[in-house]
Order: sequence, then C-alpha cells, then structure tokens
Amino acid sequence: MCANPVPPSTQTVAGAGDAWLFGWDQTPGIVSVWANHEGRAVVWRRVDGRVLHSRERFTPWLFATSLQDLTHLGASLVSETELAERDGLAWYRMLDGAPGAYRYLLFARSGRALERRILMGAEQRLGRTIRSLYDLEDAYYRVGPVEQYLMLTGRVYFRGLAYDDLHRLQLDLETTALDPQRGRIFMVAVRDNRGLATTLDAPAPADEADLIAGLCGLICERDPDVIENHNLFGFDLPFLVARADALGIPLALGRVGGPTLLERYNEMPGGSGYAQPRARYRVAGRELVDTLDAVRRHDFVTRDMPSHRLKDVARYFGIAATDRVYLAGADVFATYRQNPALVRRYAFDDVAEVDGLSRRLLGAPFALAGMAPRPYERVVSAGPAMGILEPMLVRAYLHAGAALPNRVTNQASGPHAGGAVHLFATGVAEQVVKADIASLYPSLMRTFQIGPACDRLGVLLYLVSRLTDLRLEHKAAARAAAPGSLEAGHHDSMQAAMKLIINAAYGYMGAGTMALFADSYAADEVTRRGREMLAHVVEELRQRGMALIEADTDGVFFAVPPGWTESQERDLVAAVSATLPPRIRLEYEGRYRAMFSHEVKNYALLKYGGELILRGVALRSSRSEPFGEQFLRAALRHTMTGDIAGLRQVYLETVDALRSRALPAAALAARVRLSKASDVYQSTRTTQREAQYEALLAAGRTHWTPGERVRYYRKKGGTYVWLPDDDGDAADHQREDENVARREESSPLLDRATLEDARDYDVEHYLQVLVSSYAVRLRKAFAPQDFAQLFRLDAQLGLFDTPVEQIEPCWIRCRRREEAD
DNA sequence: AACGGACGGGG
DNA sequence: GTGTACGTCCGTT
Repeated sequence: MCANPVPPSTQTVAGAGDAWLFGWDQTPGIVSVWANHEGRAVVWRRVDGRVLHSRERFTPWLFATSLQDLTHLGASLVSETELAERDGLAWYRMLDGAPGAYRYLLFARSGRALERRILMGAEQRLGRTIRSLYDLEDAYYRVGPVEQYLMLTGRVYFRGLAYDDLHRLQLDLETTALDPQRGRIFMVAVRDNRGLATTLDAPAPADEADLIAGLCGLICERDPDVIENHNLFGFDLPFLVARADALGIPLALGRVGGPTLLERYNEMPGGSGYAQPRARYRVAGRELVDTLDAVRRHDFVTRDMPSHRLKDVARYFGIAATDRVYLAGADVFATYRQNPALVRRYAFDDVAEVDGLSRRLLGAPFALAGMAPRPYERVVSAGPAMGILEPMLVRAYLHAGAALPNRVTNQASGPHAGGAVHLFATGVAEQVVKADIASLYPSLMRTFQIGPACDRLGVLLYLVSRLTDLRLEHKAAARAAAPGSLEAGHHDSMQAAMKLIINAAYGYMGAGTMALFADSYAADEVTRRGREMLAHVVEELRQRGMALIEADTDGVFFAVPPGWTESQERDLVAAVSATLPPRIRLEYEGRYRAMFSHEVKNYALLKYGGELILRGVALRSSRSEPFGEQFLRAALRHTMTGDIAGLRQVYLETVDALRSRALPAAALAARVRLSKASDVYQSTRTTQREAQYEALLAAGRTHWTPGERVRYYRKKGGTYVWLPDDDGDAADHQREDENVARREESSPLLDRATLEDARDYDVEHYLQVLVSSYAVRLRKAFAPQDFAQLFRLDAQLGLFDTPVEQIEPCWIRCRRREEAD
C-alpha cells in the first residue's frame, strides 16, 4: 500500500534515472522557448556568446482517461499505428496503466482544435456547457505549450551554461504615483551584466512617450535573455503597460524570431472568487524574472527576513552599498524636480541591488531550470511541489509511455496526523541544546521506501534518493572550491536546487486532490514514522538523564547537566544518533546559555554570545510599545540568568521612569494599522470609540485610508495623541500634498520633535500596560506568589514576602546523576 | 480562543 | 488561457 518495493527500473536502468532528473536531449544553451497550441515553437540558444533562434514543430498532446468525448470524430480519430495508413484529425497512444488512469495520450496537429472537439464531446455526454478542460480535470491532464514542448523533447534550459553566461538586464521605473491612472513614468534606470548603466528621463509629461519608446529600443538593442526587477509583475510591468496603452505606444520587447509584443495574461485564483487575478506578463525570447518571488522563496525556507522590500532585503544580504541613496517613495518625484542627479543615483542603486539579489538568489532556480521541464521564468515563481516536482514526474511517465495515475482513484482521504509536538516543561533552563533529525521526512521516505503507491515507475523515490546523493556531492564540491568562486557558486546552487526538490517530496504526497501522485496513506506513513523517530530520540535523551523541554516534528530542545562542554554535548547527540536506523541522523544544531519555555513554539533563547532570540506570538506583541519591548527583553535576560534582584530592579526602574515621566511619549506609543476609512469610522464613532482614530481626529486629521500605520499614545485624561512618522507611509499622493502644505504652515520638524518628546501621558494607564501586557509574559517563569510579589505596583513589602534574593525562577533541570538510571 | 479576511510589494 | 502560495497579523465574534 504505502511501502513500495523498489521498482527494478531504478536499480538497473541508470540512464533512465538521469533522464528523469535532467531530461535526455543534450541540446545546449537554451535561454528561452516560446510555443503555442498549434505546435510551433521558437527556441533561442546562446552559443559561444551569440544567440541563435530556431523554429521548431512539435505535436501538441494531452493525457486522457478515455476516448469517450472523441467518439464523434468517428474515423478521424485513429491510433498511432493506424496513422501511417490514413490521416486523422487526432490520434492516440494507449499506455500501460491501471483502470481509471490517464491511459490515453492524445495528439493533434492543433492542440486548440483538439480541445474544442473534446469540449464538444463532453457537452454532448454531460448535457451541459463546458468552458474549459479544467472543468473536466478528472478526465484530462494538460500542461502549457512550452511545457509540452520541453516534456516531449527532453530538452531543458541552460545546458552547459553558467549563471553569468546569461545576459541579464535590470530595469526600474520611477513614477510620480503608484497608480498609473494618477501618475506617470518620469525616469527609468536600466543596467545589465554586460556593462550598461543608464537612465532615460521624462521631466515633462510630454516626454513620457519618448521614454517608453526609447526603453523598448534600448532593450531590443541590448537583447538580454532575462529582464529582472523587484516586484516586476506587481508594479513595473503593469505600470508600463498602462502608460503605453494610454499613450498608444506598442511595447515591442520581443526577440527576433518570435512575436514582438509584451503580452499580459491572468493567473486565475482558485474557485469562483472575485479576488483580482494576479497579472503575469511574457515576451517571446526573454525570461521575465521578479526577484520578489525569489525573496519569498528564500524567506519561506529561512523564515528570518524582516520584510521583503528591496532595500530591506539588500541590507539583509549585505549587498546594499554603504553610500546608497535612500528616498521615501512619496518624495521621489519632488526630489527629482529639485535634484535629478540624486534620484538618478537612487534608481541606479535600486537596479544594482536587484542584480545583487539575482546573483544571490537566482542560482538555485537557474539550476532547477536545468532539471525541470519548465521555462526559467516559471521556475522562479513556481512552488517546488506542483511547480517543479510534478512536471518532472509527468515528463518521466510521458517518456516511458506509462499512464498517469488518476488523482480521483488514487485519493485516500481521512484525518491526517502530522508531526509530533510536545511540551515537556515550562520555566527556565540553562545549558540548552537543540538537536534535529536531518531531513527527517525525505530520509524516512528513502530508508523505508515510502512513496506513492500510484507511482508505478517509482520515479518519486528515485528522485529523492538520487538527488540526496547528488546533493551531498555538490555540497562537498562547494566546500572544496575556493570560497566565492564561480565553481563554489555553481555547486551551491545545485545543492540548494536539489534540496528544494527533496524537501518538496513529502508535502507533494500529502497534497490531496491537486497532486497527480498524491498518496495520503504514504504521507501518513511518513509522519507516523516521524513521530516514532522523535519519540525514540526523546526517550534516548530521557534515559541519559537530560531535561527535556520541547520537541517539534524533527527537533528537540533539552538541557544538559551543568558544566558540560560542547564536545560532551556533541558526543551525546552522536550517541543518540547511533541508535537510529540507517540514513536517519540526529544532528547537533546549537547550544544556548539559557532558554525560557513559555508554550509550545513560544520561547526565548539566550545565546552564549549574549544575543536574545524570541520565538512565537506569545512573546511578541504587534502593538509593541517601545518601553514595553525594552523592558521585556531586559527582564528576560535577568530571569534567564537567574538574576532576580536584577529583574526586580529593571521593573522598578521602568515603573519609576513612567512615574517620573523620564520616558518620552515616543517610547510609549503603540503602532497599529488602520482598518477603517475615515468616513466608516465617523459613522460608528458614537457607539464605539477607538484610540487610533481618536488620536488622528484630535490632531485635526479628518481623512485617512485603511492600511496606514499610525503611532499614538494615551494622554492624561484619557485622550489620545497622534505621532506622525518621519518617513511617510503615505498610500496616497494627494494626501501627501496636503501633508506637505500643513507641515509648512506649522514648522513640522520642531513640532514632531516636541510631540515625540512630550511627557503628558497617562502614567497609571502605562503602569497597567507594563504589568498586564509585558510582565505577564514572564508568568511561567515563576511560582504564582513570586510572580505576584515581583510585579506588584504598590511597592509596599507584603507580610509574607520572600526576600528578593531568595526568589528563584522555575528551573528546568536534569535529574541528578544517581537518579538517572 | 477561535475564526475569517487582508496583506505582502512598488513610486 | 491558468495553476491552484501561504504564513502572519488584524479585527471580529
């Protein structure tokens, strides 16, 4: 059912396996493919630094579970073998497979015509209108034309190319507003990795048409393989298209050999939703790449990016130049009018950072495009399971002439139990170790040969095994190469790409009806084994006398006996690892001076270097008044080092700072996002007042839009004061103008400083906030009476008080040696 | 506390 | 003519 025997093909046919991974046609240098449903394709290849194009033909194809919708074709539907004798409108190949599987591979000269005929037949059969093959997805499986071409030919992008061989061009529009209805393009910065760096300017509205035409000309002249920017699909391209439309300028960006115009198409959201479809764009011969997609994928794995904005991301990766120009978005055009050179520098810094991001993040998608039968631009934004893994599986089945399994027959429904989560103890632990079972789910799939039962060829398990081995080779090669070298970069990209696919395999099996090769029995078996492994690790640690704190899916936190060295810790982890089955390894992840365990997945870690890390919503607050955050961090440090007198002192100092108004108002301000428009709030105001809006109204602001972030604090008497931000989070150009006018009237800089520094806040209110929003998060670190005593607001000594020096946090500690076994 | 919906990003 | 992001944060019940 779930544990497949190893299919003979994976053992014996090594060549087939490589075809499953990398395709089989060795055509080098493909940098772009354009194809349509009529079976025409144009392939651009980079050969010795020059780009050649060739026109190709392919036969459009799709998978079907039966021929029933094509019976109306009569003798015009022929089998592939009959084709030699007589011509057909459509022909088919019967494939090996289980009943109900996609056992027919249908071909036609025109994919469009074939589809229309299928829809006609289906309408007759079902007696209702069918608009698209997607309404018949249990009966047909189809991919886009470029994918059809790549899967059929076994070609992939980029064979024999290195990342730097690609000609990449970055462009960045500077506009007078975010909305092309209300603003226009006044500058575009363009650079490429062949030395181009220029801007096109349009100081006056009348210059915009020339700018757009000039941009098209420049792109065609430079002839890049790839066009990149941050939020290219969300901003630059829609803006450019809207302005070109408004001015009647064709966006001729295509490469010689294919259609010239930039095309827009919609990526429909699921269901009948009225959510606006995400627009995508394509142009023949060039790959359009949005670094925002790459950033999202990176953060999906690392989960440690504070934001996905270009400037923040550039700083995060350390690729922002030290003298980089920063301008608030709303000020860019005004600055341009005063100082165009400054804006030019700013725009260059933007495109340079995009190039940096591309080098840093797009190596892995580049490598993936050398494996999966999909265009590079789709690989960049594709999810690794449905977007990469499934096309590879489909290509393998197509190549083998095997039927695709049907997701309906193959769907095993029922409750799905995921990874195990245990909270063993709350409180404070010292000398904490984190250990993880390396690549838990893929390792389990491999070790116990748990793959989808419907994957008769065993492709998924083969890919997981082979990629795991290849990845280790690339990791080793990356380590062996000179740091920072092209060689190292190549191997690192390869290993990252392989990791992405390996990690997608388990999730793909559990993907339910969407995935062709889903098998929830197999997915359940993986998590069941995973829970078993984790339980085993936990038990081994317990038997060795460790103090368990929490365990989650594939990792465990525990405290070791006081005074252990790092090598003792590592030895322990290695010893536990040795008790696991082959290929399942427990890895030493890190060590911490202390840990405060609050709830599952909610904890604080204190590193030996002194860094404090907070995890989980329970320890964070979205309101985050600065004084409270600061108190909490200091309080956690003292608590986690057992310095309760220090904790008490920090608390008393904060209380005192509030009472004596030593803190400025800015330190007390909460930051919230507005959800109600000004008119909406005005209508509900009589029944329920809300602080953030009251603060705006009190400041004389009567107009705002949802989404704006505002800071405010509570004043004596219960009124609220708005603290405007210095860099406008202005959603709206018009309002920005109003603000400028108002600021000029009342000397804004002076005002702002005065506001930030005000002392007229409601002290009693903020004392309550200190205790009920911040101190309360330390509750689980103390016995109830100790907690109450430590954070009492009236500083009187109670009758039954423990002297502070004698209070201890709730320690999580190892059993003493003699109790251990 | 549990649930549903919007947002992210760009000038 | 397409592939179904997804996790987090906010506001409401």
